Amino acid sequence: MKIQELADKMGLTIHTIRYYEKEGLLDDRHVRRESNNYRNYSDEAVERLKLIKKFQSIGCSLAELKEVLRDHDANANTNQQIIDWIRGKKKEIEGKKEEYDQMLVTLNWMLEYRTLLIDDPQKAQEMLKAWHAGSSD
Amino acid sequence: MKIQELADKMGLTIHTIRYYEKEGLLDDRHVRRESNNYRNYSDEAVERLKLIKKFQSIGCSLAELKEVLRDHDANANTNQQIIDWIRGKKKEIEGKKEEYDQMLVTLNWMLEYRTLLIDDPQKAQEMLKAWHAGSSD
DNA sequence: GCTTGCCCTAGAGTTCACTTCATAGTTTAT
DNA sequence: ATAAACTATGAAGTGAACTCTAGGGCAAGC
Repeated sequence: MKIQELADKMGLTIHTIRYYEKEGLLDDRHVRRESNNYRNYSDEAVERLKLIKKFQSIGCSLAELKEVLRDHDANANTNQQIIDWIRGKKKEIEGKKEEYDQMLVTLNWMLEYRTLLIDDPQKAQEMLKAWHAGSSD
Repeated sequence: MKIQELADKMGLTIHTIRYYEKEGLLDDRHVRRESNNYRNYSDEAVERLKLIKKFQSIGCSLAELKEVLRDHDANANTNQQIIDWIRGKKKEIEGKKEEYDQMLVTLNWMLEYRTLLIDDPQKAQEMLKAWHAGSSD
């Protein structure tokens, strides 16, 4: 399979695929060269890219992916280690979600304030005061 | 107030403050030059930086902030427009949160699978089969 | 045999929000 | 008077994950 074909199949650009190769995410199980120096991809390449996408979809950076794939290739981890890794990832994602929750708290406050400013400017004023009193900022 | 003093007060570096100025987030209500060309910051600068931080904390990029501040300075928006903007921001953040939720769905699946693999490899196998059957991938 | 459309490489460019660097002028303390 | 500590500038560097460019080599159709 040539690079454009693989790119179309995977919904990636040829640049991205070559980039992944340069980053060491693909090896000669996935890509070899024809006599004309064109890259030729095996079916394993498709699986590899699916795997890469899957791990990206759970918030892995390429650097992390590199490690993950290395260990995956070497069958280096016990099931328990994998479980621990997943738990760590979950914590990470949950932390990021909490940041967004905090943003939403602020946005909701703003929204309430602005809505009140239309309906009941008096109360809005109080809200602002309460915030000045209660906020640590 | 000189730059280091302001930086300390706001928990920023002097580089960041100069960077904000270069980006047009501060104007001469906030900073002027002394005869020796040193920057001299007004109290308004403190308020300005607080505002910048607040908007950053709800997920605004500096580019967006630039617009927001421009409109803020010009008093260009009605309360209703501001409400709409906040609603838009909320949607944006909620969208990102959903992405993380999707990651967590995947991670939880992985975790369940790996846990089952220890306790009941038979069932784990079935789980995998069910996934292959039901997944669109 | 010429055009069109693939393929190759190395390297530069992109975005964001800083951060660091090199170089130099100013102020303060000893 | 001199060193330390501040200030200034413009430019380059950072990291992540691509994305694009320039300049060239192959391949398939007419």
